[in-house]
Amino acid sequence: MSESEIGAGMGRRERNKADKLRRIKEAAYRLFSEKGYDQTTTREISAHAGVALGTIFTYASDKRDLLFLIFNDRQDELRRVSFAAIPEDTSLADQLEALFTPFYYHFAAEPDFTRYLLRELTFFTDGVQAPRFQEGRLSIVKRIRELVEDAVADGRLAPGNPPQVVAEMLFGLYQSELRRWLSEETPAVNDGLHRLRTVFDILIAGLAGPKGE
Amino acid sequence: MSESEIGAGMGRRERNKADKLRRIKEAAYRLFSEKGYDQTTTREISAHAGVALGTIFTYASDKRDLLFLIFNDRQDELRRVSFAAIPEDTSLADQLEALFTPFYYHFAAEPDFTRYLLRELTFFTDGVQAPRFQEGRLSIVKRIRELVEDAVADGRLAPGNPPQVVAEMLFGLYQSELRRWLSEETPAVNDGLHRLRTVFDILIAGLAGPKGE
DNA sequence: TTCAATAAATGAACATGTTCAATTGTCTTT
DNA sequence: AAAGACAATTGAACATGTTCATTTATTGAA
Repeated sequence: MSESEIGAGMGRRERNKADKLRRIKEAAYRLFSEKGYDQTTTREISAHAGVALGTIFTYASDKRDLLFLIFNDRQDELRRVSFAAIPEDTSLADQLEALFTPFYYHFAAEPDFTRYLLRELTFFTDGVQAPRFQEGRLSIVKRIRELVEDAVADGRLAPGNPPQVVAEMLFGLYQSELRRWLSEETPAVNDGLHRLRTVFDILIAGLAGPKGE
Repeated sequence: MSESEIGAGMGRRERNKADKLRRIKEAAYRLFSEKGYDQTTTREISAHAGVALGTIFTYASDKRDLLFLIFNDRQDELRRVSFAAIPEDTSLADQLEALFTPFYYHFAAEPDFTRYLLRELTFFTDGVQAPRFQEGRLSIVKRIRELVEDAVADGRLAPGNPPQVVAEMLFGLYQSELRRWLSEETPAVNDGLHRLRTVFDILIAGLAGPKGE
């Protein structure tokens, strides 16, 4: 009996758990994508996953938590790719655009799922999986702050503005743009990125325009 | 029988409806504020309002819609006050701060209710009351755009940036700040407004700093 | 291997949002 | 005033998320 399918050093109990979790995530993702979050019942998910209804709630604290469960799997890889895509020795706007590009591609591939994800997590969240999700958000803001600090350090940006606040502004604008973009029926990556770039350029240049002229 | 309590020219049918609606809104607001949105059941609301369970759903399309029903009542007045508070002949930042100040005071007075409101409406919304809510949002963005256009017209802002995009950026930053502010347990108006002002000042001045120096 | 201890899974029962066929109330017409 | 038409109200029935006492499976010790 091939014991190495999922994890080699696992006992039967752990292997069963890992397998059930995988089936639950697959079923939930497929149903959420096909029918929508609201239209999918936990009973359907349990049936497709081949587990009892109650079993769902030993892996997710509630239905909403299933969204995090699914997304958290991809989040690390997505962030790794995103961070790796940031070029050096270029403008902050270029760097930010590169940073967010993988996210736009990822979200454009599954707009429905992303809309449900954003809707359910936008404000206060609790649940087992939510903390990991928040970590992801924090680590993106942190990376942006580093980019801002670097840009200030070598003179591409003016000093004086608190880097943390600036990073949160940039992330806030990204979120706001993302929502607007996802309001379209089939969001096009290029449109979204172009508008995001515009917004970043405006923030960097400022509304007031050059003072010295 | 004092027929003039609510509306003079109303028949019995309309008066009954108006009275029931008022009772439902009062009960829902009180319970949402005291126990929280999730902890309040529609049965409780119907009991406190003195109507049957089903009657709730002839006035609101669903539970979420009750939030709009309550807020829409105040929205018009709040917006009127807010728009009236905008000073002329001053900086855009001053104007924006004045515009948003009434909102911060209003939200600070009922942070719990506001959190539920924001959570439930942040993304896609449907329901009977939702359109009126969206109108409110649009009219604020429109007013901001006018302020931006005025500022560009008399040289306080540089020309060239699309006013609609700029207005949406300012509103997006406001929303993002509002959420951050409401994440605190008891949000203080002054803290929130001060940080909002900082963010607006940074956008106006730009990250890059004066070009001419 | 057998058995006790522990973890995991189960699904009936419950809680609560929502629907809708039946009932009640109001208005208009004669 | 009576009757018919229409509007509003009602709450039992339903749908679905969630809980938890019970059952089943796995593990480690004897």
